[in-house]
Amino acid sequence: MRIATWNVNSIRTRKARVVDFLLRADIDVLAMQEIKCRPEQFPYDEFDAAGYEVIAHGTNQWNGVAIASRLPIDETVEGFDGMPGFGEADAEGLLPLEARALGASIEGVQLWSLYVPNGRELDHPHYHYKLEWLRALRAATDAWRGANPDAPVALMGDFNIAPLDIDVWDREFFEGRTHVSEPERAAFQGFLDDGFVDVVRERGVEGYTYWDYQQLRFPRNEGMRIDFILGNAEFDELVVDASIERDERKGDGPSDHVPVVVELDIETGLDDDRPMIF
DNA sequence: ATGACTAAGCGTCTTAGA
Repeated sequence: MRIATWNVNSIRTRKARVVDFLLRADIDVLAMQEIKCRPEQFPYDEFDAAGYEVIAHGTNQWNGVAIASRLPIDETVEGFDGMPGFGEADAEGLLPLEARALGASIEGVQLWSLYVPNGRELDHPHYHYKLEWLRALRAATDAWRGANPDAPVALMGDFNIAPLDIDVWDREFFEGRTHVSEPERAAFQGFLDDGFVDVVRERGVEGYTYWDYQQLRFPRNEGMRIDFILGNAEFDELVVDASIERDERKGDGPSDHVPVVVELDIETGLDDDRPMIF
């Protein structure tokens, strides 16, 4: 069972490249971020023709997450308990909830497609939203794992955090900017403290997952490692291979992010009576 | 080539990305 995460930066613009990759890389499940569309705008036909079912969660032209799978999707969840909102408060003082989290149980594995808020600037309200969003996600994962202690869980997506100095091309360039600040790194570390493992880095995979479109960042290999697959111990022990698909940044019309892939040692399609895990 | 940003929306600029 091969699964991947990819910030596609508009699925309507990228549909041909994404479906081509799924088939070429033999991917069973893809968690997408930044689909930049509402569910009714998603290009389902292209995925269906390739044999993939899609669940999409989007509210407007920003954000948006989806999961494509050629294995049966048993349950799905939009957002998570305690997830904060952002923007203009409504009459009751509630902030709009953005489309940044989508969960699915597939072959008994709990998979999440996550698009962590960017943060924008260290003194911007979006930065505090980012930290609060991560705090709430961590609390929610504790609750799921408490309820399902044996289920493999993977948090997959664009975390918008570079945990280590080697995860950015120039640490000086990022001084005073988001993605490398101590609170953001502490928030990321919190998941590791809870027992999640960066299952890709753990297997010796190096390199960036994102290169800005501007200033020849990709040809100069001036990138960032901000897309991750964090698995609990039950997930980690299933992983037999991992990769960052750097070549997907090449050619015409690439996303600014590339796919991150893991292969799991799971015999698919054998168990028709898996327990519900949400 | 991996080459000097890209995407969406009521849109010919603005917002967002990171």
